[in-house]
Amino acid sequence: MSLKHGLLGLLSLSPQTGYELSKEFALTMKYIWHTKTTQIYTELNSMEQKGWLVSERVIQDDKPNKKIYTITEAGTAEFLNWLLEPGEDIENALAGRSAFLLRVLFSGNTSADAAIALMESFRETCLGLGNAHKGIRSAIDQDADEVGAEHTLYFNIVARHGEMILKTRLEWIEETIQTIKNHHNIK
Amino acid sequence: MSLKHGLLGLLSLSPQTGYELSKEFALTMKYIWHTKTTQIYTELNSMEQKGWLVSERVIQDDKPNKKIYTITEAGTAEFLNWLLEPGEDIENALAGRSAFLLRVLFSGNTSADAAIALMESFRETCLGLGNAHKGIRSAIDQDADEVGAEHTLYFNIVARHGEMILKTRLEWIEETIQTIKNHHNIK
DNA sequence: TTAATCATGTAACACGTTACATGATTGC
DNA sequence: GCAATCATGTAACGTGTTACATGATTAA
Repeated sequence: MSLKHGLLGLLSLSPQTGYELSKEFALTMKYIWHTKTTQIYTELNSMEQKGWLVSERVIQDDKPNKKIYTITEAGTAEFLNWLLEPGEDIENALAGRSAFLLRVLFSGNTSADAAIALMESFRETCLGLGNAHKGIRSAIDQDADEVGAEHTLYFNIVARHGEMILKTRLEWIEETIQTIKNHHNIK
Repeated sequence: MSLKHGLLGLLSLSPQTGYELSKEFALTMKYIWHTKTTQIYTELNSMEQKGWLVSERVIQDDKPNKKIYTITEAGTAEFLNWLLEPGEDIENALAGRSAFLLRVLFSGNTSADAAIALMESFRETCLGLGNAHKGIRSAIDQDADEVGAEHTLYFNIVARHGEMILKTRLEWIEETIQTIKNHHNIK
């Protein structure tokens, strides 16, 4: 899998808590992976048991106590090993698991109106992510000094991928709505 | 989940065996979902137990015996219910789970050469899928009479999505290779 | 006063992957 | 003779989701 490796990657940049990691997953990772907070905590636990991480509990007065995870040598080794291995996982990048596209695929069972409504709600979701983009880019900029030019380069490359895909999706949505309308002689 | 619903959708078009379904998943579904043959068999089994399908065993002399699954009324009801329900699953369409992008994200830990090689192998994978496109489109055409114009419309819409995304990815790959080269003053 | 943010976790269940198991027919 | 196609499955394990559980502080 790679959630573990995603977490190792983030922790190789700086020690963090599960809570911080879960927020990071909501940012940069928005393009790549989605996971629930609860899974992050259990993964961190199992990673610590594997010896990839060590944790330090920090008592706080004003806020709930927290647990800061730091990557170990074994963790770094595991991470680099994964990063450099040939990797058969490239194909999975092509087709995720999209319940949305599945709905579209079988929209022949519903009405044109329902299909158009489906497209429009997808458009809303896409536009929502579009707004998040600016935040992601500026977060990358802000962390630039800390993580260095090399990492920043690749963060921006991944962000660019997300932006390009999003733009294409929006074009496809408009085109598709027209296609459906034309097919049904609507408007 | 939706693998079950994907299978219901395909079976609503015509009764089929697990083997045929697994091949179909390798075609139209290439854009949407990837799964292993073995999972299809277990899912079909559990769907039959839920009463969504019935199976008929066909004895063959020249080939191994097979089991043809047919969707029931309960299965059709479940499928239409899923298709029409509001559906929170749209967001997942935005970020799948891409081990490939995760590698790119953390390529700051490797060399520029390694990152470029990663891009190039992704390009190969993309081009391979590009070749499959023609086959998918012609398969849709061939089935057009059987499934009807309405379904054919949406099959082509999904195919178009896959083609547009692929084209964008190829553009991103070329752009990215240049970006990496420029960053490192290569060539 | 109500929602958001901070902060962590467990238990049960659902879904997906890998390895294992079998075996005839057809085309190169 | 070898690979591909046809055809189905089980067992074990790994991953991901949902529901449950707690509780203080801070900003609108």
